[in-house]
Amino acid sequence: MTVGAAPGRGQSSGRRRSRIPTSRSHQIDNAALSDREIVRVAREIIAKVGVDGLTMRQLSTELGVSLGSTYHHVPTKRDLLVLVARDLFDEVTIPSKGKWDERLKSAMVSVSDLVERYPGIATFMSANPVEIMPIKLYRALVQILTDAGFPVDSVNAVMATMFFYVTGTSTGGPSLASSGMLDDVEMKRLFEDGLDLLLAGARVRVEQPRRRTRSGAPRSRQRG
Amino acid sequence: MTVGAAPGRGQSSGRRRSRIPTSRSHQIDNAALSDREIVRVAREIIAKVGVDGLTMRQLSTELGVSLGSTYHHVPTKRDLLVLVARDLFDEVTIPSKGKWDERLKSAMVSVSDLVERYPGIATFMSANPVEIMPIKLYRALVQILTDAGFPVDSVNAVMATMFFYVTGTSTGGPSLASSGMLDDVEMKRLFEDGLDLLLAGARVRVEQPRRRTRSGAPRSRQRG
DNA sequence: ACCTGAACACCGTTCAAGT
DNA sequence: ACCTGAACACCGTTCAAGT
Repeated sequence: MTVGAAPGRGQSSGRRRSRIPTSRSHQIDNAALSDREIVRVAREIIAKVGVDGLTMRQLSTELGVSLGSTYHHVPTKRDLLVLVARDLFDEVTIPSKGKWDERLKSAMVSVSDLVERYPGIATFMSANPVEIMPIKLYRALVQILTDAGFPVDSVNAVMATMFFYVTGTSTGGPSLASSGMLDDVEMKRLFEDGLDLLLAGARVRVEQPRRRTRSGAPRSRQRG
Repeated sequence: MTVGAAPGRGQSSGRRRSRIPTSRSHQIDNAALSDREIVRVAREIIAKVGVDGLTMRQLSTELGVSLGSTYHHVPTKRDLLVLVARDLFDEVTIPSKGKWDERLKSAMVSVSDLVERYPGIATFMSANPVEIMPIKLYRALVQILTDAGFPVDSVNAVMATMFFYVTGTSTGGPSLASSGMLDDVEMKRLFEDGLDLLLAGARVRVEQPRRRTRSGAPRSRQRG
């Protein structure tokens, strides 16, 4: 198996020698098999057949290496998915200006649009929120909320609520769609509607940070 | 009536079971292997080792039958999980009196408490919202909202948002917990806090049903 | 009708052995 | 250091054959 060079995607060339220490700069460069390349191909496969359809064997074949070789770079499939998820999140766009709620909504729509192109990744994300959230994105979102005047506790609540809502929607979307009860347009509307609902709830906290809502539970007092 | 109203599925979906009831007597009786029993044992296993740990083989062993025999009663593992999920939802308790938001919150806490005892089931639920939601529970929740004066559209939005938030939280909970950043108590608080946030957003819609929030997006106008 | 035993077609993961 | 070939230990699912 010396050939490799996946079908379809030209890009032949015998990149392989390239052991040449061009300098002591980056060692990624032309490495036989970079994490970057692995993630790129994995994304392609997931886009086509979903996370469950992604096989370490199929990935290896498409990379032009053996199964064992792939495992030399990525310890487990889970680790691979973490890399993929982070890579995806890096593409989330956040408007640099505008009202906080509009920026937030836009960011969430961006996440949703991105994630729905990779079946099964939303499920993985919602099961691994800590591992997959890139610090950069996380900080950016927190910044928006703190700038808007949210108290720390509320920041976490808003972040968690949005995250789980978005991943949940993306996870359950296919089910709703295939059930025939909702088409794509209605799905999109339901998604944004829920987002608005959520943001409305958040808005209450900045506009009246210390006012109790008339029926709001004062605390968690299950068993005092 | 888009979201809810479970698909017209009277029984067109052809359950292979239910071959005309044997008159007035229960057909469970001494049946070698009832669905009820299968679900019961499956739940036990899931409680111990999670959905992924549940194996059709293990289930068969614990039922005292062969693998093929189990498959004679349950077509696929997925179908089994649907039965399990529905069985779980049947135990959700909804307060019969109280303010709508308190009843709703209580119901969601009930779902959360129930679901977190069965690792992996929340993930399955959020991926199969339509299939697993028992009509009875669905109707009860809708009733609470309509009684509270919610317009139809908002009912769907509130339902979807809550469902995905709850399943998402339950799905991601273990990750947050094992990361060491949140203990059980803090998790519970975060969960309820998010729920309050969500309900606050819902409250806006009944209290001021036709007033536009000051920065609310008027429509979905992405393109076209 | 229900059940069994055995197989099929996969998986993720590991590892001695090569270069 | 990187890669290969082959295996291991599972899975879900199917099915001819029994009773």
